[in-house]
Amino acid sequence: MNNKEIYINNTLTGKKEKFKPITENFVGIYVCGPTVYSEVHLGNCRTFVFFDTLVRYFHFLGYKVRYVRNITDVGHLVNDADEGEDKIAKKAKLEQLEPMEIVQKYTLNFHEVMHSFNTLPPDIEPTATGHINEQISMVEKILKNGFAYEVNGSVYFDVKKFLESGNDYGELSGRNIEDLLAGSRDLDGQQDKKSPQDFALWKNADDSHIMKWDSPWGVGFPGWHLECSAMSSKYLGNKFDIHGGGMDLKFPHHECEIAQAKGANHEHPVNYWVHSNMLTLNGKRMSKSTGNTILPFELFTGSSSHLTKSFSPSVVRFFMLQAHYSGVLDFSNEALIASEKGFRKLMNAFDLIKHHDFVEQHIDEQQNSKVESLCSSCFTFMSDDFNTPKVIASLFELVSIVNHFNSTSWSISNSTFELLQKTFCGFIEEVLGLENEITGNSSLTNQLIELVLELRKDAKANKNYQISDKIRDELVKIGVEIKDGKDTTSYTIKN
RNA sequence: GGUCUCGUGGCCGAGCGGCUAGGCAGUGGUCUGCAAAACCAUCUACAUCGGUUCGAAUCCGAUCGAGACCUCCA
Repeated sequence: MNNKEIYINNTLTGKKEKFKPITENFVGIYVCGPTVYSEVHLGNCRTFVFFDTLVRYFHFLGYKVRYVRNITDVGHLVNDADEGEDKIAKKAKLEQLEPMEIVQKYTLNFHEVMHSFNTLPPDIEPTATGHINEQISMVEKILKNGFAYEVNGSVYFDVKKFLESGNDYGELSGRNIEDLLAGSRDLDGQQDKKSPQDFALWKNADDSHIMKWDSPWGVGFPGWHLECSAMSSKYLGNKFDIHGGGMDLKFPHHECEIAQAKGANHEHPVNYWVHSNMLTLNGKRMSKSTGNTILPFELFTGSSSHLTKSFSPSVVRFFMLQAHYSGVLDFSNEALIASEKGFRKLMNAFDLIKHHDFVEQHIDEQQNSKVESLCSSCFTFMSDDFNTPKVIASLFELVSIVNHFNSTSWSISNSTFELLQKTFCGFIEEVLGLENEITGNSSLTNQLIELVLELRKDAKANKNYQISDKIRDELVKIGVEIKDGKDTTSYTIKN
């Protein structure tokens, strides 16, 4: 088996399947982005960090990737009974701002946070309001195919009709229509719908609405699920490789996307559905109402009551990747502290390997093949449904070996060292997207530290330990950690 | 109420029929003027009760417990 063949747990089929791109060497990915009505919370970040890692791995293997992640800036209702206020418009009234101001503010915030987590920007980041025409044409297509109906200026998807013509509604979330009917509640303002599980494609807007557009059915705005269907098909085609998002979007959002796409184009829009799991805080779900939540910036500044200190985005990213994306991950101060230490250890070895001047000496065959097989296992694990925790475990095993070499001798061949350097550094930087947290590390800073260490060395040589310890302790206080080797001294700058 | 998922050592977290996951913490050494870092060695596991199997954290059933979705959410 080739360990660069990717296997993906397809949540549509519930099976791990070998990934076969529609077009050889190309991969199209759509991930549901945020609704920009408030600051991104950490759970969102986990999803985007994971899909960033997925995209990075495809790049690493040489695929040409088109990664589309939308910005929802209209159409997302406060409740999903297709009745109620638009999230953006509600927040706009609350803050006395224009809807576009809200969108701008939180889009910028989102980008800033994503940047700090070292995620690569998507290749296309379309907005819902920028694709009203595409959404209207999609509604027209669905109407023409007979899977929607118009009532009082609104258009609804006709789930019953869809089922009657041999389609499945619930294939992704494993629900059947009886369950849905049994579980549905009586909500106000649903009298326009023929059936409770029908969902809005286009909503009529009354005078109180500030965000609205002309359409063949009068003035209104698009339904939430529609934008993803319209934009994914526009940029990736009616059928594309991978669709991702958080678990919680499986139903109803992704289910509706499938129905819409089939209703418009008569085919399932996606080959592989990938869903990342939730993030909990201290064992409980994050929720703004109970205060059980952390915002990214609170993490970076340490200002949350759930934390005893601040954590850098790299540490948080590393922490997230230490768990598999498909499981629930619990976030806690203690777990973060443990991760931070491990992260430092990993990154120290990264620096060591990256800058090591390797000279081939003797070769220990056993060590040599151990390094080779660990390098190979990084690909095997990453290809097996993006198993980042196992990849990290292999990297740590390499860390031990490398540190051992460093304190004894490097008993591997030239070519093995090159493989190690390429694989270890490649996985850390390019695949996992981890970066050393050293900030403001200008060459001037380094030169100054080296000068100070030079003075300390002199003091030590003169057995003036009072001076040498003072230098060391004061440097530690300002975040420079000293590591004395046999004949050299190295240092690490902590933030 | 309906539909699912999960219960792993002091903590986090992989594995999902036989082979040491890994990280953090702990313990004992080595190195060092002392530290730190690093190295070597080492201790704690698979919720409970049954069943299948030569063999089960891993499969099946029951019980208890936790969580998610069905309602805005990544």
